[in-house]
Amino acid sequence: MQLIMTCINLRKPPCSLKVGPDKMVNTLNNEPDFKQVLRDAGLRVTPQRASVITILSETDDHPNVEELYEKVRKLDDTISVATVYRTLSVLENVGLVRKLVLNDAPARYEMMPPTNHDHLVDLESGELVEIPGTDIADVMNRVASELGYEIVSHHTVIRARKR
Amino acid sequence: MQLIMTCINLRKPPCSLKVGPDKMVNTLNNEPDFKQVLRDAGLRVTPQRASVITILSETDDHPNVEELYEKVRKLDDTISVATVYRTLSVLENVGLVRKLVLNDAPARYEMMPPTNHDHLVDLESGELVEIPGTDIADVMNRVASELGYEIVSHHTVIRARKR
DNA sequence: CCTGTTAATGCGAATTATTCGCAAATGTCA
DNA sequence: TGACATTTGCGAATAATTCGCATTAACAGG
Repeated sequence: MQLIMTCINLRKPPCSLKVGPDKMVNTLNNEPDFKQVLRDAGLRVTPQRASVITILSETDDHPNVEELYEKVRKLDDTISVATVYRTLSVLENVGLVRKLVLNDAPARYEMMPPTNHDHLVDLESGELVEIPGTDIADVMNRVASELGYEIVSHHTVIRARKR
Repeated sequence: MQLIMTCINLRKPPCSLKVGPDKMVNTLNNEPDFKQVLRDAGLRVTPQRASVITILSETDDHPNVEELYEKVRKLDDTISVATVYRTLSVLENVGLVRKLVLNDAPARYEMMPPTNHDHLVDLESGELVEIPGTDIADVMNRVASELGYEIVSHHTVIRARKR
């Protein structure tokens, strides 16, 4: 009975990001969009919210608030951490951003992608892998629908190891 | 800044947990099993670990640590909160327990069920609904397998509203 | 049944991600 | 432009979880 022990730095993984072939994040297209989404929700378009969205749209990985804050400060050096938190919360509630809660680590964030995808943590390397395709989301939609529900969002993290 | 390293025991979770026919989990059937699982992982069987498993097996909701701690104290009034945390962490790593992280609330725990299920939060009532069936898990297994991975555990919370 | 080794516990303090309270600033709409 | 509700910045507060360390106890091997 051998015991495989692996140490994973859960606090600040380098988090190289593997993405499926169909990767398309378009910042420029996003901008007019997000303003409309905010306004439709009765919320204001502030430079702080725009900065967070800009940075998050440019980023390929899933930054936590600390990382995001550092980057956003280069656009707006007066923004506060509390505002980054509040902004992310607002953006999550209007469906522009997804919050990822990994185990025992600060939450990570990503722009809500046009094509849904889910996440897998490689337990050996700590790597965060994006699962391409909509198969998982499709089944969730079907199953939720059978229970009489309509999915607003979902949070999925699979912990797995290479076979 | 301090670096927090966490070690995860990557043992494969037990294939079969012997549990009663329905959702009511039978502690007595569980006990020999969990002892073996712990020993196989090179861990000790302590009364504290047994108590936590007993209480968690008797419960059919998803208690958080505070609730669990109160109940466990009735079996063992000297157990400490820290031990409950440590125990749950150990049991999770060994595949006996699943940790559920809902939005902005303390984590909740459940025994790893023999038939996998996932969770849905009813956004209107706040109710936590168990999704029966293995459809979601089946797809995840297939998709992970296509990426060359074997799932150790997964965490899924769907946020939805009644249709 | 002992005994040594070492993992596990209990306690309370420490950590730290996140939120809060409030005064000041600012987006929005008429 | 002016009114006013929302949002921000700041620093303090909160609260879930972990940590340090002395003490206890599980269990393997006599």
